[in-house]
Amino acid sequence: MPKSRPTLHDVATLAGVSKSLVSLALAGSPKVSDLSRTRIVAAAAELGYRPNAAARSLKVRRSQTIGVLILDLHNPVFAEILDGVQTEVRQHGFSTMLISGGIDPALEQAEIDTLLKFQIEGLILIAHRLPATVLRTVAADVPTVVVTRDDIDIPHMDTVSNDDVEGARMAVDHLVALGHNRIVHLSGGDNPVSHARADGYRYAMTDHGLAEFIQVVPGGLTDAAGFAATGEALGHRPTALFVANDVAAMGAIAAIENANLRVPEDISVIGYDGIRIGGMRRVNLTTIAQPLAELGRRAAQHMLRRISDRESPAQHEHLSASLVIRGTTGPAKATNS
Amino acid sequence: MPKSRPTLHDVATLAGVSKSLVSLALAGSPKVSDLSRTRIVAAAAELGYRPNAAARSLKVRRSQTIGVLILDLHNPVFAEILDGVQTEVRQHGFSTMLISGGIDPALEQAEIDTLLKFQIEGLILIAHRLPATVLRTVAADVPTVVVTRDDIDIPHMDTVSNDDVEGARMAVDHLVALGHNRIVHLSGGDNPVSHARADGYRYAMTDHGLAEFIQVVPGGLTDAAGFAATGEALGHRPTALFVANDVAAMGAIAAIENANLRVPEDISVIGYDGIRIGGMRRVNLTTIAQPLAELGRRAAQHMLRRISDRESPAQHEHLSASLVIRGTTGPAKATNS
DNA sequence: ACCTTTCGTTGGAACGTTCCAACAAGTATG
DNA sequence: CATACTTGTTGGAACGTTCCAACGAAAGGT
Repeated sequence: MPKSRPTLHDVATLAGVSKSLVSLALAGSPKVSDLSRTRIVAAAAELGYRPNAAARSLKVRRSQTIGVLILDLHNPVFAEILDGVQTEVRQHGFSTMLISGGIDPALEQAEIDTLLKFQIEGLILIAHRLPATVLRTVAADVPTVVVTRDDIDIPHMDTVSNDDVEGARMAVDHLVALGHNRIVHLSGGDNPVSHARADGYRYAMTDHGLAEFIQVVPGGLTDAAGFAATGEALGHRPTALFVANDVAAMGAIAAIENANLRVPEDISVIGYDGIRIGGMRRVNLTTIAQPLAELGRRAAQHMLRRISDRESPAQHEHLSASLVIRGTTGPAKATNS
Repeated sequence: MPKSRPTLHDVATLAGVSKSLVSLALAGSPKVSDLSRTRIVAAAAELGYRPNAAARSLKVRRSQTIGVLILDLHNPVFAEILDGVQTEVRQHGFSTMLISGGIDPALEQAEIDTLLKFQIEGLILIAHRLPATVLRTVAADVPTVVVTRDDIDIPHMDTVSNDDVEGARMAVDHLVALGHNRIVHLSGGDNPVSHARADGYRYAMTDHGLAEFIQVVPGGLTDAAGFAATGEALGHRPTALFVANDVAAMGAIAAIENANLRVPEDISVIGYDGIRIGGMRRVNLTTIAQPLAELGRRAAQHMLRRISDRESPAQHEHLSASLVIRGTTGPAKATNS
């Protein structure tokens, strides 16, 4: 006997009423008599009835679910943004369906497709590697919000990101205030976010009259990339390093210590992102912290607005980051430039 | 004009055929003439048709989706297990719907409920904090597999976990081979996994004739807990510390360095789990690595089997961990016990 | 006494699929 | 030349829900 799930109809016959009334009662309609209501609730409980969301959303044409694409589940940055998304959408009765493409951008697209098949009402992209054309068709199909990137302007697609230029400025300001001037930037490679951070570095250095010390060493956003690029950076004899993100900064510190220099006594290091492990005592990294959860919350809010008004104009929101001083930055040594 | 999604019927009229034929064609049936097929495909593309998964699963009574609960998205352990789950289920044409309860166990249950409403075909719990009663009803409702815990025995519910007792043994063996005997265990608190690891420690110490040195200091599974408990551990003048998990081990190392001792020169430290950041050069932690992705893969395999045969007896699989030697363990100092 | 209103309840249509039974038209078999 | 089978196609029922129109019964108004 295939013990298939009990349906509305099963509950109805057990309670001795019509399926319509059961539907009404379970939806909490006031038009149901107390007698019927209790009988229905009892019957539902007895059968272990669970409404079929597929049937419901088929009829109602709303799934009450929003899809979330996470670029990389391993990068703590994204998990923390997701926290914000989840708390916000839950408060409004939505569920989330998460996917993450893994390494393969093609998979990313395929996964978005499954998401769309499930009739999600909106799509939040927590970073992504999609070409603009794909993005455009997706955004035309379903309300879409992008987090951490603001380099694409597509009608009806909102973006929420931190102001990387401003954040980079703060990093430089902090180091300058500690007396550093030989500040080298270890960049995050060829992507919009990294470019913005490098720009912020250059502007700030110039503003502090340190244009002559500007040095941008090409790197990447991973531990290994940070480690590898540090050799070249040290060639410029810096007293401080501003690294494009926290993870790479951790790699850089390891490389510095490998070279028999101490952090922060010999070289100060500051990262960017504000990931939680940066706060672990073993790491203790000074950083520019993005308001990660807030980023997610705002994205969710834009999403909810857009769901109720699909045609509202695209909004691009910037949140500002903040300096978190921990143990990897300190006063500059008496410089012998 | 509410531009609602195109349906099978829309495609059919555009292509000048019946909706049944469209359904057939899109499902790749060989009974469709080439002419019709190309016309249908063209029409579908023109309209941007996307099948409605809700309608499909309503009719077919299969959602091709399995639900995954992740205890804590921030703990890298779980993300890495998830990798394994995803690659495996994808190969079999399933999608995953992820949820994570966050801090609140009650939320965990509510989220599982939404998952069930979506007619998921199976549920994989990557760690959890559910009471056995809840677990029992869920497992009766839908095929269920639990990863990283094996302490519960519920009919038709599989578990996949690493052998924590064995893993703990390996940690002790490694330290003993390096000449340590004053080995203190910093436990992970009152939960099944931590108990098993502590037991393994005790057995191994006894087997090595070091019963007199057995010291289990109560701790926890977080960075802060590791940091805090280390003070007491140092009171026992250990030459090595076996910490219940990697994250706590990182906390412990920080505390040791705070006390002006060096790792591994003065005290060796070994963790447990094999999280990726442990391999970052800044951290460089020796550890007992669980086969995390494999854990996930096996869980998915059990799931797929159980979906096709719901009544198959519960299986409890143990995978063995492996020692990963990095920079936080070294030879014992000439001991003056 | 009748008409109207309210209250609680009900059947049935619809949502977008899948898939079975049926069928028309051609092709092979006796 | 009738019969059978193949090939490509089709209408319609079903999945479990929501919600509208309609209903009978009881109550209210005249």
